[in-house]
Amino acid sequence: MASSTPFAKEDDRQPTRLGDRVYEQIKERLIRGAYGPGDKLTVRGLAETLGVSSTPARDAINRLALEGALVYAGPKTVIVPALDPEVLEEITLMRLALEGLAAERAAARVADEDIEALKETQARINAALRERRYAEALWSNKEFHFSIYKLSGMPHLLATIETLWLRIGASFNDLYPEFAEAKYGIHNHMAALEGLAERDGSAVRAAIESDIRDGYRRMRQATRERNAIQSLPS
Amino acid sequence: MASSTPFAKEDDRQPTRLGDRVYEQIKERLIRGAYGPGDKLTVRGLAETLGVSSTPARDAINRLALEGALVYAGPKTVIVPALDPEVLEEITLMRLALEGLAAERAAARVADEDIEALKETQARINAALRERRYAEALWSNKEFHFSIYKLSGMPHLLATIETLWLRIGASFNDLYPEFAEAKYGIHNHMAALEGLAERDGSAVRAAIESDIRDGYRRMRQATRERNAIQSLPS
DNA sequence: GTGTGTTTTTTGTTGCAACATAATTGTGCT
DNA sequence: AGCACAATTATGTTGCAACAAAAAACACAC
Repeated sequence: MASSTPFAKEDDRQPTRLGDRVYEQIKERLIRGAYGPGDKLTVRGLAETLGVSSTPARDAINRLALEGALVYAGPKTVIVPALDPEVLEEITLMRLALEGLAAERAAARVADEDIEALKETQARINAALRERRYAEALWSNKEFHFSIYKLSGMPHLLATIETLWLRIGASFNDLYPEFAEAKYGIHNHMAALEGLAERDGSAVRAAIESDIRDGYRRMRQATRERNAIQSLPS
Repeated sequence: MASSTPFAKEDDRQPTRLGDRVYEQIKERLIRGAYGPGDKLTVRGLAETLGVSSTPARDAINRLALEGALVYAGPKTVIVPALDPEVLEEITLMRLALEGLAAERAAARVADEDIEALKETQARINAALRERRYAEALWSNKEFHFSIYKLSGMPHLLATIETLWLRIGASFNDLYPEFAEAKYGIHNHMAALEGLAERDGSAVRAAIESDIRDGYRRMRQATRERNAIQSLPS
């Protein structure tokens, strides 16, 4: 599988700090669903697990909390957040605004080889879906989106979008088997590719927005079912 | 003057950490233009200046750098960034998307007393402008904007917008005397107030977007003049 | 059992010294 | 002067112990 941070904006600091490595590792575990909502993370626990001292572990936790990927359940308790419907709606609205912007700007700067690369990424999504390899499908889906956004040439925008994905990523992966069955976003992706080919910014934006909305509906339904099950104990 | 962090989203951590205090202090100095573009900040320097150890100082610097309020000029050199025209354009586009969204949502939730409070804020802006108290005008202007955005009830959105302001805030305040003369955004603010009164989300969004665009033009022109002067040494 | 107060353990934060390395200064040569 | 290169200083990061505070465990009364 690809690097754990393939979409980061230009890195200005050569020597990767230990804290950055810890951050990336936690982030990847979060995205892969290794942690469930409500799990508590401690400085010393991470430090021991990853074989570092408390300082880098603390740095990583604070950074994740600052970005919203982790939340404070108490003054000394950071947990991976549960997917609150209100938060999901808010993040979705922000995604529509920001990813719509990125998509539109991408259309003005895309090159033909970029489109070819995107088609290959889409092919990987299709193959993974066909073979029921949902984790890989999700990964390729992320790659598809961020490859487009990266074309916008707006690093600040890219970084901000990434934090939005991270905020819902943990819960997203936690429940994705429940809705990954429906061929995820293929139609919207094809529409985005067509829009890019025609350098039609509005079309690309519309396709991406549609994709985000579809994902939102599925995720909302999944969380409802999940909550319904939880609220009906035997 | 008001608190240094009047618009933060709900704080979950009771005891303010020392690092947070340092962060707020640097942030305020940045916004007030106490530091000029290119100034270098060091962990030990801040620690001594503020009378804390290196750990909180380091936390604050890393956080500011993560948010883009400070940038790395080298592996061991963080400086307050100069206002790059490309960055200014990117941040402006993000502001249009995000603050437009916040403004539109605000219209659906605004109460009459909120509008009254906003009118008072606007009166403070006008008075400050009339008396050439530009620093206060700028502060009240920020209060006007964020009071509206806060009405959206979207804390994640509010926090993200705040980081955008911070990214251009340092340079903004550094050169604001050059364009604060022009009555800053009064017309747009009045339009926003009218839109809020009529609960017309589109109108409020349009007013805020217009305000952002006007500010962008002024700032772009100011930076150009600044750069022209710099590039013509005697 | 349930709730309340207490004790014990766990935990985040802070300060600080050590280390590696980047930034700066200094030096000599052309 | 200008420039390459070495010496020196300054700086960020890391690990770790101490501390205060919160969380968890426990005891006890009702």
